[in-house]
Amino acid sequence: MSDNKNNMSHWADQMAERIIREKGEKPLYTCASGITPSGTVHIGNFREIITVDLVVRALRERGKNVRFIYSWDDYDVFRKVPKNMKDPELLASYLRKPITLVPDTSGVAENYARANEVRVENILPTVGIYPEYIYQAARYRAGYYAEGIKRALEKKEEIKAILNEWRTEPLGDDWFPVSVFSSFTDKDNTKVTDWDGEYKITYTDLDENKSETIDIRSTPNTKLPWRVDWPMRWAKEGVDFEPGGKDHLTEGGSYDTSKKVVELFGGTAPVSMRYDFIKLKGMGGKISSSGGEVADLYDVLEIYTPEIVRYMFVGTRPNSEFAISFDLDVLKIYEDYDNCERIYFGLLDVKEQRKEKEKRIYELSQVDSDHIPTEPGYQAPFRHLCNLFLIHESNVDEALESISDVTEGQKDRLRARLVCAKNWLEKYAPEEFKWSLATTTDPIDVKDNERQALKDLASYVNSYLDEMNEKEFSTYIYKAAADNGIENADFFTLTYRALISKEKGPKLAGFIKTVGKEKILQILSKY
RNA sequence: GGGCCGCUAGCUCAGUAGGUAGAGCAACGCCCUUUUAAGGCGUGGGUCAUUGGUUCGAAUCCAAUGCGGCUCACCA
Repeated sequence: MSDNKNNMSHWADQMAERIIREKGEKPLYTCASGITPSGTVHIGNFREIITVDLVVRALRERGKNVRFIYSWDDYDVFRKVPKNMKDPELLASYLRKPITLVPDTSGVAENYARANEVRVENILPTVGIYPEYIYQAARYRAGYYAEGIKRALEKKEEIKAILNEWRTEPLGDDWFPVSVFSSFTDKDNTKVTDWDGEYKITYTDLDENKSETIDIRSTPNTKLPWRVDWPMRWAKEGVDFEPGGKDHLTEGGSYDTSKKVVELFGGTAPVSMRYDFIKLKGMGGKISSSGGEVADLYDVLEIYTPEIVRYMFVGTRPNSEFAISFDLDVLKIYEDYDNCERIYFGLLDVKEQRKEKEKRIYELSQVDSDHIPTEPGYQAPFRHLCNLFLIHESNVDEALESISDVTEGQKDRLRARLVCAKNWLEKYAPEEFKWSLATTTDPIDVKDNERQALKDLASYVNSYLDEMNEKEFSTYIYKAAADNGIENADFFTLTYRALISKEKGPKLAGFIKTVGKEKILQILSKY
């Protein structure tokens, strides 16, 4: 790995330096991220995770000891049933309960929240991200935050004053900085009515109209509301860095109030940075809970290899919005990545400043930061891989075998790309990208001169294909057309119809060569 | 109403620790007699939204303005 101590070309490095500058030299730096797993954790949520991962890497490369915590805010309340969930009526009966008490109607995990968590925890190692997970429901229920809750109650007036700075409707005199899940119903439709100055609070269940006094240590149904919970945890964990979406990082947003509230808990606010949303392009109408398109990391990893997924985030400033494309842009993204790789390995000469930047992007894009590749990948254009895959009748292994000049070090990466090409073709590619060899279909109807032209072509394939390059062989394609009085354009169309039952196809000479003599002749011999 | 982001070539954007404006595509020209989102070589094209300020020097920093967008003032 190169020495990045002074490399400031990338935003993650700049952020790492800022954290060290603002927080001072510390034996341990804590970087945090987190979300409420109340639905699919989508690719926009992933942006926060990888943003932290990149800063963590930059800090570690500076020799720092870093803890990366990811908070599952699964003691939050189940507020609405996402549209695409199984058994919505059953789920609806659990509204207002904590999401860990909601059943998982998909049947994969012990509860609703856990199902969403597991999905993320299983996939993050694929892109080289290994946070330490913290489960808030378990912590709250174990009384882990009892002192924090007590502290919040003690500082009730100060907290109220801070929150009221931005509220249109000030919090009333009867407000307490805690919310309670009822012991009777598990729901949060409750109102706290009294606090004894120590650990006991009294609340009323508004559904059942029953009251009860509980000890927050032994009956931990109590949780802090978000704007108090967040700063309490900053203080508890000593968080030095945590990014946020633009909803949090706006004036009067939760970061603003939390950085004041955290002081009441004896802590200081972490360094933060704002990330923007991710748009999707070309997915073709996958419906999310909110009615728009949604994709999660699994969807993206189907068509982009892990390093390219990282590359898209690494190469974009977090505070600008960008789109992840599932359409033809995929080809360009692969090309861009290959360009970056060529620059890294010195195969493409660019200005020094750009070179430094691209090299850093390449490093941070790699899944394993300790093992940056020592040779570039096999840089076949994505489109070519699509064609190889189709030539070999949708068999990835055969397609891989057909490429002879691949080194051992390139093989795994190339296979991963072929699988992505396969997935892209099957799910997102436009029709003109898809075809199959007409080896088993009946011959098309042709006129006599067309038949003769195809016979000529077969003969040229038989005699010359193996020993010629694309360009040399292409002259025989034109010869076959010209000798039989067919316009070039018409002959190309004819040949595509004969070979792949379509009007157009991949560049013909190269295509014939890639398919190989045997299969081409198998088809052309029908004429 | 507050805050934030964007405004750079026809299009999509890069360039923001200040130092002579970039890429890809499109366009135009030439070439490979020759299908495709072809290939090669070359050319043109921008008062960096506007105005002012700081500076020897501003796309870059500051202040206003305009247009577009997001977000907070519920909950999390």
